[in-house]
Amino acid sequence: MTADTGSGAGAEAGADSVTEVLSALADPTRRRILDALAAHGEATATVLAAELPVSRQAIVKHLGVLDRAGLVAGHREGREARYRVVPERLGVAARWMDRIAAEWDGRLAAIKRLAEGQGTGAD
Amino acid sequence: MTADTGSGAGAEAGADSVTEVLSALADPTRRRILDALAAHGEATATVLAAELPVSRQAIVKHLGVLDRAGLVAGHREGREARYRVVPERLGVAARWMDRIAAEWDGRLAAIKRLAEGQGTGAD
DNA sequence: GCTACGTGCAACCATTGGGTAGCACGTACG
DNA sequence: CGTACGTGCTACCCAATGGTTGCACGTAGC
Repeated sequence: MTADTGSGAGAEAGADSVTEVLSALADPTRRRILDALAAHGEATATVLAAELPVSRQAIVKHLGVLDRAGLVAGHREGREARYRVVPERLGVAARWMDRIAAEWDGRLAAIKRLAEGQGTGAD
Repeated sequence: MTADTGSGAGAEAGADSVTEVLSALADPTRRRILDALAAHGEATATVLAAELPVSRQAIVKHLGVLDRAGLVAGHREGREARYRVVPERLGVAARWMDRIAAEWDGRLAAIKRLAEGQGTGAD
């Protein structure tokens, strides 16, 4: 979150990137931050704090979480730290969820088949 | 979570269904429960507690959260309460995430266009 | 009818997490 | 060179949450 080391989730996936992304996204305030960030293209914590009902420090903390999840990236520009949104991670998470949903569907279908056509074997 | 009134999220979406689904999914234990549930097709809290490293009551609590999020549904069968996974919600959440990702992409592209082709107007 | 298994509920504990306030440091600007 | 703005860090508070144990109730089976 130092805004110059960049994203903690940029390369590795140490502590379950899925958990990081999902829990980062689970917080409404964090989603509002992401939304405001997407609207501005780039913004500082101070600017974001001005249009959200939380303090600057809270924004900084949230940006830290979002950065670790790889959903935002920050860089220093003079004396201010600008952050921007990173859409890729969200897409990855969306695809992951879709895959799991499909997997569940498959398993449920298989089980249903077994339960219904016990002796049939091939429906 | 009474398993006979059914899913709390079955009809309404009182407290932000997005938040409910995401925070429900954010917990690793909860994801393992969902996984085990999908593997069994149907299972009781006791069965799940047997193959996960948490107590039965913990499972029950998690099932409550998952039920409120609409990710599982339960029904009584004799003296046991069986739960099953509900894949639809996950798909909905996945599509929501994909939509947001696309939205971000659009906004970022527009902003980039403005920044690069200030005087050009058409790249 | 008694026993045993499974569930539901309530109390309780420890940890995490969102939020705030205060302070120290660096950087731009007069 | 001094001032002002913006950032970063630490300490602290309160609520929510994951987890546990214990107990009471209903239901199935002998």
